[in-house]
Formats: sequence, C-alpha cells, structure tokens
Amino acid sequence: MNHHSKNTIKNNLKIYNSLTKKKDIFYPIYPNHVGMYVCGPTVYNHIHLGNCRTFIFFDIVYRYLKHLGYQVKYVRNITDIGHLFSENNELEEDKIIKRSRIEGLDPMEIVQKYTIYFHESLNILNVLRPNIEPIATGHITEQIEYVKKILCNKFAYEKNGSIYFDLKNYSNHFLYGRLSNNNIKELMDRNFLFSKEKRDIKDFCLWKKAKKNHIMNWNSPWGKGFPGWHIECSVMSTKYLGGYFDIHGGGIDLKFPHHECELAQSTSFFNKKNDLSRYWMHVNMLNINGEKMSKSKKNFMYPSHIYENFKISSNILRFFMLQTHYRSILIFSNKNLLDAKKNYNFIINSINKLNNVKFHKDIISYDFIHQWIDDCYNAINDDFNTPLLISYLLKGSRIINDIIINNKKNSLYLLKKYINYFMFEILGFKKNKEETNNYKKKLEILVQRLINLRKEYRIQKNWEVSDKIRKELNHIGILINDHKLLK
RNA sequence: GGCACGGUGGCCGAAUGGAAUAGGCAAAGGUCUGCAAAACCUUUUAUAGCGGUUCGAUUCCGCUCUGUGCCUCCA
Repeated sequence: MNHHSKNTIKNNLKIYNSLTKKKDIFYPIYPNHVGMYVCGPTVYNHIHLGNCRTFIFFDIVYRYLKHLGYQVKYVRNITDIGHLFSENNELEEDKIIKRSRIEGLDPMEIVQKYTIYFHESLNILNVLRPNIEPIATGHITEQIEYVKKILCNKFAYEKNGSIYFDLKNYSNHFLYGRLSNNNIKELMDRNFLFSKEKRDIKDFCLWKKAKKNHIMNWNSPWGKGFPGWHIECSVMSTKYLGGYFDIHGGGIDLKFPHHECELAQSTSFFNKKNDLSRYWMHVNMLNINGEKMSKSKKNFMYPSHIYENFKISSNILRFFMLQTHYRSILIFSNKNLLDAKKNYNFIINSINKLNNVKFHKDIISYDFIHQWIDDCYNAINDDFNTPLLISYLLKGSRIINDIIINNKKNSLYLLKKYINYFMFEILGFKKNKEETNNYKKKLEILVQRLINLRKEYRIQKNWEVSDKIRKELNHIGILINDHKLLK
C-alpha cells in the first residue's frame, strides 16, 4: 500500500506560473536538472523581514527540488549598481553612492558591508547559499555586449551617451506586458527626469551616461557610464543558466516593471519570442499595519529586532513565514508570531520525544501512516502549500504523542523518518546543536546548579525559597515548568 | 485611470461544483499539580452583498461593496 513512490511524487509537483497564470505541472527542460534564478538584494542596506520572506521561500523550493532528486543550479544575484534613487523628480542618485555619502564610506565598502550582513542574516535563518551568486559590477563587460546586441537588433537607441530600450519598435514585433498583463497605453504617465531624452516616456534605460560626479562608472562604446537596473539579471541569468531555463523568481513587486523588462530585453537579444524562463514565480508581500513593509515606507523590521523584542528563535521566524502561502499577503503581528512559536514548539517537542523512545523498525505497515505521508507530499506538491503541510505536521505530532502516551504499538519508524524529512530537510529548520561556546557553557552549568538547588528546596517543601528562585530565573527569561516530585 | 491578487468563525489560515472533519490561536472543560506555569487530551463558532448558470454554488460567471499590491526606488 505504498503510494508515495518518489517518481510519482516528482511528477506531480505543480507550480503557479505567473506567465500562464495557472498551476502547471513542473517538468524541467533537461531531465533531472533544474536551473533557477532568483533576484537578490541591492546591498545598500540591511535586509528586512519582507526580503527574508522571499529568500526563505525560494530556499524551500531549492531544498524540495533537491529532495526530489533534481540536480539544481541555483543562481541568485547581488545588485551593487544601477538602482537610481529619485526624490521629488529632482535628483537621481545611485542608492549605493547615496549610502556611501551618508556613512562616509567608499561605495565598495558599502557593498561589502551589506553583502556580509545579507549573508549573515540568511545564515541565521538557515537559508542555503545558492550555487552561484554573481555580482552586477563583476559583469560589466557582458552587460555592454548584451546592450550592443540589442542595439544591433534595433530594439534600442542611443541618446547623449545613454542607451534606451525602444518600446515602440519592440511592440511592433513582440508583445510587451505578457507577465503583468499591462498594456503600455494604459499605464500611467509620470514625469520622469530622463523623459527628455527618451523617444517614448515609458522607454527604460539599458545604459546610463555617468555625470561628472558619478563615482561608479565604466568605459563603454558610448562613453563613461553604468548599466541600467534590469539589464544585469538578463545578462547573468543567461550567462549561468542559458537563454532559456526553468524557474525565475522574486518578489511580486518585481513582476512589473523589472521582470517584464527582463523578458523584453531577452526577447530583443535573441530577436525571437522567448519566455526566458519556463516558470515565473512571485512571492507576495509582507504587510504590517495594513501596508507593505518596505524600505521606502520606513515601516520595516530587521530579523534581529524580532529575535530580541519577541524572544523567539530564527526557526520560529521561519515557521511564522511558512504558515501563510507564498502567494498570499503575509500579515505581520505580535500574535501571529506567538501562534507560530506555540505551533513550532509543539512539533519540535514531539520530535524530541521520538528521539527518547526506543523502537524497532516496523514490520507491519500502517495504512494511515502512509496516508499521512501522502498528505504531506500532496501539500508541498500543490504549489508549495506550506501552511497545509504544517497542518499535517501538527497532526503527525499529535499522532506521535498519542502513540507514546498510550504506549501503542505503531509505525513510529516511518513517522520519525518523514517528519524529520519535512521539518529539517525540506522546510529547512535548524537542528539545535550543542552550544560550543565555553563561557556560555559555564553559565548553563551555573543555571543547572541553581535548578538542582531549587529541587532540593522543593523536596524539603521550602516553597518560599524555591518560588523565589523560580521567579528570579523567570526574570532573565529562563522558564521553569515543574513536574510532580518523584518520591 | 490600467493591471494583478484577495474578502471563510472572536483572530490567523487551508480546502472545495455534492453534508464546511483542515489546522492553529483564543475561549470552555478535563488530566496533572504544594502553588503558578507548562505539557497533554476533549469541545464550541464561519464562506462580504446581490443576481446568473446548475439537480445542487462557498467554489464557475456578472455586478456591487471592500482590502492589498504594481504602474519605472523596492523581495
């Protein structure tokens, strides 16, 4: 009665594709190989919780594809150039340059500093590193070559040392707006600073001429300048994954214009209809107080805020994010975070109990356990429905408790095997390791001695002193939960 | 103005053309207990509104109300 053969599971993964606007069965271009590109951060600031959501989600995608036996090439870029910051339609300045001015550091020091923070933040969240992490400024030559080809194909034009994408000519040959369903004519006109140079107000920049005081600039056939925002992703994805790969992802706010422009650039580059990626995936936003958490709205929180202010671990933050489906808006609130904590602890406690129980490998197979395993796989296979999967993991935990408490003979072996797969391998929770820090270890011993001391007082029924010790420990965040005293 | 995704109990959050068995939190009750807490077990409550299609709609279609996001800074 074993329903969950690996191939059946593998052939039933459905992914919501922003390009086709429906759930498509996942099959890669080359059997057993998956190429995945995810738009990474611009490293001019710390990453906040909203950014983390996207990277945690694609970590699940990466982990699950590997679990299914695919060889995955995961590429996630670092943007260290090209994002212009506009204020009141007055000034345009590279975000990294602006930040370097504020902090009094060299632009490349800013890049280095926030790249390190980015990696550290994701490490703490147990997000796996991609296979390739290309950096935009490391691919200037390739970007220039790419722009040259688009120019050569007549889908771009030069004006005063800058290169703009020719949307009008593009529209004559291809459809612009396939991802977002946006019709160029229906888009709102805004006054852009560059608009004087552009043939059409909605043309976007491929290469921008550097002003005299613009520190980050490179030589090009069109003079000193720097690449536009969208070009780096087209170039680096094509370089490392080819002109057509399996999955392209990012936050939903990148769908338009960023991904739409990438699609247009790629089509112009090859001069033929091209999807760039077979599946396009977009993660919805994290909302706080009814609106999107973003750097520009200044309503963001960093992961470190959460660990400190809510006294929760990175595992619980991760769990919190996975309790909402990735295509839904995730609402940040104190209560939701505490719900996540309780649920997470419930599952982990059950797993810990399993580790303390001795059992033999099952001989009999139990149908309901197999059903439970199928349910779990079906959940994750249905467009990565992590909230549904978590509900099954909670159910599994309850089954474990029931078996252990009532001393039932049952299929603990399979339960243990699969709940571990789902929690640690696929959902990517960190297994608690022994603390290696020596100083911390001594503190732990001290606390343990206090607890033992208190136990002696309890045996003597000296409630006054034992309650006082418990209170003191509670003050510093160590919770004591008493059990019945053994005689 | 255009485009996209939503509206399910007190709250969060799944699913579905055929009795709402999701799940969790909260609440209530219980086990346990020196007390407190924790842990574990059990139970209650819901498809925004109006039409249409249908034997049957929460699900599909249309309209209304309403929320969020994108429209060249954004994960």
